[in-house]
Amino acid sequence: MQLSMRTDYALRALFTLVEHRGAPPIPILELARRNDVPKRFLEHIMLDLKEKGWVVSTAGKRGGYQLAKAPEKITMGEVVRHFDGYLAPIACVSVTDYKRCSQESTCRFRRVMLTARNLVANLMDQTTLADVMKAPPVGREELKRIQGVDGEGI
Amino acid sequence: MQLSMRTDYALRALFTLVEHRGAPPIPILELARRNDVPKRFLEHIMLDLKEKGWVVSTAGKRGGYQLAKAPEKITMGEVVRHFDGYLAPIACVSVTDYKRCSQESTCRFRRVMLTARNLVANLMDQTTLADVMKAPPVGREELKRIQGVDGEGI
DNA sequence: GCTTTCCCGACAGGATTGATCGTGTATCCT
DNA sequence: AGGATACACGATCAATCCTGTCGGGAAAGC
Repeated sequence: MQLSMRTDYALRALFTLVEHRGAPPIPILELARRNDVPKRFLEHIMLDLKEKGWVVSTAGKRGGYQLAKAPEKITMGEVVRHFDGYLAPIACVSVTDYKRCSQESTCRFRRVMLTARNLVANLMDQTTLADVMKAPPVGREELKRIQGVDGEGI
Repeated sequence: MQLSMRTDYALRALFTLVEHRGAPPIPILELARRNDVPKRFLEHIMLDLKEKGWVVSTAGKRGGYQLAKAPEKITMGEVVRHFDGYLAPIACVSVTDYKRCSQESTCRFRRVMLTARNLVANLMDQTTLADVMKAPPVGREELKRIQGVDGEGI
């Protein structure tokens, strides 16, 4: 059910670029340090983001990366799909990258998987990067609920 | 966002055992053939299911596997979690296997991920294997909607 | 005792994650 | 102008995990 590291890192970088929209380019080293992602690995990811047209780069001194598209025009669904292939838990219920499965006619749990897909796809496709920026961060109380009773502080 | 092959295969096997509840044991070869799963790989998975107490095995002729627990007492969430670790898209919003992330204080998209987690966790934790068996299979119409207009007929 | 089946450890290939090194290019400084 | 610097780009290599295979052993039944 997990997101790949690639997607996680891509999102981290994207959001710091969203935050600095209009400002001078941010170099990869800065993006890597600030978001705690391996620099060399991030290079590949940024290149990918660039090819996708979400980001522009300028070389040389004072160079770096900038957001190329309005945050309102990029959805979470697009980003995750680009890196992870699809939002569905399993390919046979994916809309954007459907792949036939030999068991479809008899498979019992396909229905649940489809339901799950629809839930997250509806969420992710309706949420733009701008929406995410506006939303409040996860608070202390929620965090404790996540960690359970035995969470060890912060 | 995807389920691992392990989980997929485990679910396939589990549901054919659910279907044959009360009947004599089903050998691994049969489970493998019927569900289109590599036999040798399935062996490891069945062993895992056995250790978890969801399944019992009998050796020798006429041996095989049987469901050990009522389908009403096993939830989809439990199974997926056992094989994939957690239902959340990312560990920092997992309830059952939370792992701290260095970016939590500044991370922007954590909120969406938490929302996604809650959606699928609520679904999966409330759905038992018995529930899944009762639900109708995914129909032709829905399938077409999944595949899109250019789906090549079943 | 022979067959059938589960059990268990080892291992091979591929994908993912990540590190290393070199090259090209734009800017800055003298 | 020309070198130094700072940065993006590209290919390649290493570690790890996931998927899947293999050979042999142990247990149960006939």
